[in-house]
Amino acid sequence: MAKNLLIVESPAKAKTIENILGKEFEVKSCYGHIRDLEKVDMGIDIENNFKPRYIVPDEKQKVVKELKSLAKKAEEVWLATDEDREGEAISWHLCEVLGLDPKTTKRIVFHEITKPAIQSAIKKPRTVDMHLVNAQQARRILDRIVGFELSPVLWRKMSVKNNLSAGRVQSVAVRLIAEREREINAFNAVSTFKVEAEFSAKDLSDKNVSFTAEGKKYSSEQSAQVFLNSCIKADYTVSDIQVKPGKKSPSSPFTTSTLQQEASRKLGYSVSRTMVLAQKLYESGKITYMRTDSVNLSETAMDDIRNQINSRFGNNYYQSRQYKNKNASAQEAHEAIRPTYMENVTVEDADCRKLYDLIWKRTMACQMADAELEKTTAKIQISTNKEELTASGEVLKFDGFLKVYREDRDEEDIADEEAQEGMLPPLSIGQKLPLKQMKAVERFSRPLPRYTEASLVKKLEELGIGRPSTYAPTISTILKRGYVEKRDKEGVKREFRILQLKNDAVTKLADFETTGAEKSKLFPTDLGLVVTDFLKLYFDDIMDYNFTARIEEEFDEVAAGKMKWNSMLDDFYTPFKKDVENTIEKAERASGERELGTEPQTGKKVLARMGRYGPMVQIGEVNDEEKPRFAKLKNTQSIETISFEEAMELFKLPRKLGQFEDQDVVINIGRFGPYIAHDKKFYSLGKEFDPYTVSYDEAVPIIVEKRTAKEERTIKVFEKEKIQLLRGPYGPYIKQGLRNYKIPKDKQDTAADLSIEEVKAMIEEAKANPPKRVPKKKKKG
DNA sequence: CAGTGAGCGAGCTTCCGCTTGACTT
Repeated sequence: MAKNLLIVESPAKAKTIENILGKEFEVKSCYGHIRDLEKVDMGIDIENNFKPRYIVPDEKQKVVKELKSLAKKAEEVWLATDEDREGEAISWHLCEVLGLDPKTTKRIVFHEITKPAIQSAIKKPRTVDMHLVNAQQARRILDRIVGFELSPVLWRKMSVKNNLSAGRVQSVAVRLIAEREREINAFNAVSTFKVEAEFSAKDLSDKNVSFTAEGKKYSSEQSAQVFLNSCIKADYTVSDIQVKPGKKSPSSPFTTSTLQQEASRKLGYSVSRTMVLAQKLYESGKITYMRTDSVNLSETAMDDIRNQINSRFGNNYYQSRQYKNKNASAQEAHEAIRPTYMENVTVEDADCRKLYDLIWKRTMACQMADAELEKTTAKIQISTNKEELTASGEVLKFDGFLKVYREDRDEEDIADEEAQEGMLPPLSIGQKLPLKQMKAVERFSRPLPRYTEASLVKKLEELGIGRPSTYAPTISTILKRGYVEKRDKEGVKREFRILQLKNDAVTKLADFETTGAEKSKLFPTDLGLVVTDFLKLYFDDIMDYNFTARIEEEFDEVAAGKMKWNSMLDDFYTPFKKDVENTIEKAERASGERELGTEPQTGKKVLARMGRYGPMVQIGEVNDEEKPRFAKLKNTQSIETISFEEAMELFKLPRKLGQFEDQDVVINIGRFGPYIAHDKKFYSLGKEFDPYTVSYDEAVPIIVEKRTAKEERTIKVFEKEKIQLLRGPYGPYIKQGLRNYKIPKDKQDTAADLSIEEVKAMIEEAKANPPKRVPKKKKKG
């Protein structure tokens, strides 16, 4: 039995540290927080100065029990949870639960899992910092109050009745997506005509090569035309050449957020996929901790990286760099994400390999030399007017870090006028250049792109909202609640004009481009838009992008001992509670209703709004004598953008196509997509058919085909008992009502011979031994 | 599997931030 018990948060860390500390120490993990606020009455006694009521959740009972018994036996307990607000609180909760005195129990911290770091930490233990703990309690309690007071307001005031929620982080995340969508919808593209001239010149091996020079942008076709006309029969002369050195520097090593962004851009991984793979790499000891906001590297790591660079590429490729975090909200309890050993070049698991490669390369690059460039800019004079053309080229003189890694950029950071700089042939001042052609090409301004999961994380991090451990779960939450959808959008074709000067004549051409196409982007749903508008109207403070930053400053004050945590909460709660009460009393039920027009035949109002089951359009109002007609919006349609014509189109369903075998053939769209209804049976309509145009002659064969397919699946039917024997993909099975039961393996071949008694016995048998199911999460507290 | 659309009220849901685990198809 070891004399000392040392507790950390992560079990993978526990193992490593135990190896470092040796026999004197038993190192255990508490798996994160061990207590939480109970759920009854928010778990907070607001009247009594916000006194929290903590419980140990069911899933933590086992760990806590084990730690308790180990703590009792140990001579000394060391609390080595992470050095940040949450980590400090975990240490305090451990004291409370294990019966340790927070005033005397040894609390140690380290930012890296290396021998020197841990050994020196052991030499200077401190005690739990109660100010920091109180800052965490304030954070926890505020989040609980916001979430548990706002969500019920939505349950009362939204026309949709599923499990809605609101919170300090998720509601602002949805707001970002909602506002971006509206910006895009309101965007008016402006076009300009950009002049590009193609010249030819001899390269070093005396071969003719062509290169492009750029001219001005003209705001109208007419002004571009005037310019091109003025260039007819002109001579072009190189008037100036500037050569300037340039450099590029590597990016800082990965944090959770930058890893998610690069894995998204380079590998197309979703934020959660990146985290699952990173977790695997971490657990198998391949990389350091993956939930971090720090760009710091340990000294051991720096040495390791330097040795690798020197031995692989030579020391001219090495440049020592210390990175500083730009983010004010960073808590830096860990290192940056890096390989544990740089000599480990790859990992076996194919899924993890790509991500590991990325981490390895980024880590190498961050300690490598700048890439050195030479930028050449040549000015070209036009003999017939005063304008000038500019040709620029870039030559890589020394690759430096680019040898291993090049960072991708977000769509929104790429300015559309930015040219891809290539090589220029050697040019000299006074050189005459033959023009191959000159064009003025119409280019449209573009709105900001919609968020990807990763670019949303980037934005949230910039705003200081959310933490490395919550980026992925936050995205899952807003998707699960139906506030946001991840999908593609087809672009639309757009014509653009080209004026071309060639062989001393200007001609007008046109071409097409696709615009507005999006892949795997986040779109707000109508529900997301309605909820966001509602919350903004009544809870402007919470929805403010700077709300988190503001309260973080107050948490810092609490942590510094300059402010009492409960009076801070009181300052927040008093006005907030008033807003909640006012909203419950005054706010109308929110439905995002929009009037689209009136039906010509009847003069009835046509409305788009949220209904109980989602966005819909309706003709007429509930108070009218006649009941209104309703129709569901299509997936890609929105209350905000649907036109009157599109709405009327939706009322063309259900369509009666005619009769087949004396029964109506009806087309409609249901919960699971378009279907054909015939003789009380339903046949889904494949994607290749449009329910609005599919014809009788197309529909009937589908009915016949699906019916025979079903018959072929049917082995036997017991009409009276409503039991069927069916052939499924895994062999024959019994179907009674909605439930399926298995047929024992030895009877499967002769299923057709089974009697009703035998089948009933099988059902009883199957009911007695039900297949094990996922245990539902117990709700407690 | 293919319905619905108003309002009432039972009884339910809900937050953010730490950590992994192991139901089954």
